Amino acid sequence: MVTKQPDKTRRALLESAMREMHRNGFQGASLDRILEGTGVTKGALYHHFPNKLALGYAVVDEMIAPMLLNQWVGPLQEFDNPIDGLQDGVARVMETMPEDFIKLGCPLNNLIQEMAPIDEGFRIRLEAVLEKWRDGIASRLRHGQEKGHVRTDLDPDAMAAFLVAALEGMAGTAKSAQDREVAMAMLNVYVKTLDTLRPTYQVAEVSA
Amino acid sequence: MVTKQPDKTRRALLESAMREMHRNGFQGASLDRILEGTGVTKGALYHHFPNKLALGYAVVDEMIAPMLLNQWVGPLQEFDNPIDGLQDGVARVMETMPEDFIKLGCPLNNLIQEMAPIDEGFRIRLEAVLEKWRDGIASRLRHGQEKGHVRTDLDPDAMAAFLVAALEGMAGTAKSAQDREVAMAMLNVYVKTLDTLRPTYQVAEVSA
DNA sequence: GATCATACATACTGGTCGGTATGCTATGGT
DNA sequence: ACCATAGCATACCGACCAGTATGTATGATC
Repeated sequence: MVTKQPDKTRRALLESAMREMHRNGFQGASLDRILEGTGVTKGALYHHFPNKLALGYAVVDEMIAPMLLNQWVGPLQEFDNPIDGLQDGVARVMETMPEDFIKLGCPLNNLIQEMAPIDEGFRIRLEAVLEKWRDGIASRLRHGQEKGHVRTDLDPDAMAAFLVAALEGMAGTAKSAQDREVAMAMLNVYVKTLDTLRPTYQVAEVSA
Repeated sequence: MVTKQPDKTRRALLESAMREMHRNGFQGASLDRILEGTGVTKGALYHHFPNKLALGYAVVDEMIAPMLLNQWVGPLQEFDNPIDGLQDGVARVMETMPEDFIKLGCPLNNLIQEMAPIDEGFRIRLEAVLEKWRDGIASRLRHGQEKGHVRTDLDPDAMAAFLVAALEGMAGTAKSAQDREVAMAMLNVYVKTLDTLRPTYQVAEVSA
């Protein structure tokens, strides 16, 4: 029987820390509570991480960042028309989003609100994730512009920033309502807003 | 000389608590630190509030709620065209927003992210503020629809929810960038998005 | 199979936290 | 003038927190 598996221990720590931080934030996260579920002890924790802050940083870099980018920017690359891609991403999330994500919100957003103003290390890491997200969208928007799928009178960078912000905002306010309905209604507006980015967009209304 | 001024003491507590909570969140807020700036002692604090939670609730009800609603839904009532009103609101904020608000974010949003999932009392109060905000916008959108200023093919409630969410999202992500430029770029997109709600909206683009 | 670094485990510490017990003091009502 | 009470001050408490000191077990290396 193998007793020492540092990689597994580290993983267990990261996953438990991720859950605890998602629920209580970084400051509210308790190391003892992080250890509770896992069979890991405090000695092991402080062997793998020099302190709580480093554990928090690792959660951002190794858990939150890949999770988010895989979910949102990865799939986007496969669409020739980024607007279709963005709308498809939203649709996919509406179906697959786990219940606690609508309740606890986006882990990235949570940490930004909590930590960005009070810890520069966190801020830099969180902003790096946001930037990759924005750049991933912006580059696809530019591609779409070249292909004639996206209006050329919009600034891809600013639009990408807005789209990401809107997503985070919806995740945040849905958290307050604790209600899937509200989230779905907002997402529908978001999808419709995306339609306005198409060069072919026309106002449906004709009435007075 | 008057020494006992309970109203002033209470006010001082609320204002200091507001600052501390804005900076460190509710859980991160320290009662000792709240008292530090003011000349108020812990005895006085616990005379006015039964516990920390009650103080936090009071900050939401008596500080954050009026501040936000005065800023965002109050001025909206004076516009016959709510789209003009919303755009004007954004413009006003872009000029007058204090530096620490762009750094610390929207107090409402911060508290929602932190407290909504873990304390029902907070959640209810925060959601109440959001709801007033959304309703304030939605009712004006409906008014605008009747007056022919707003497209009738949109759901005012869903749209209002989206608009509030987008604002909060922009405040949140700007906080990460710590950069006024990014915030301004996003707000410009927001303003342009609002234009698409007008019945007269047309895609500017004509090129191939 | 002795060595030695890695990977843990246990028990503890100082400090900060929210909260309380107790007492004083100014002030409005009579 | 007095007194009841609201308004406040001080000192303290137990709980929890991140972090540490110190030890032990494991597995690779030679």
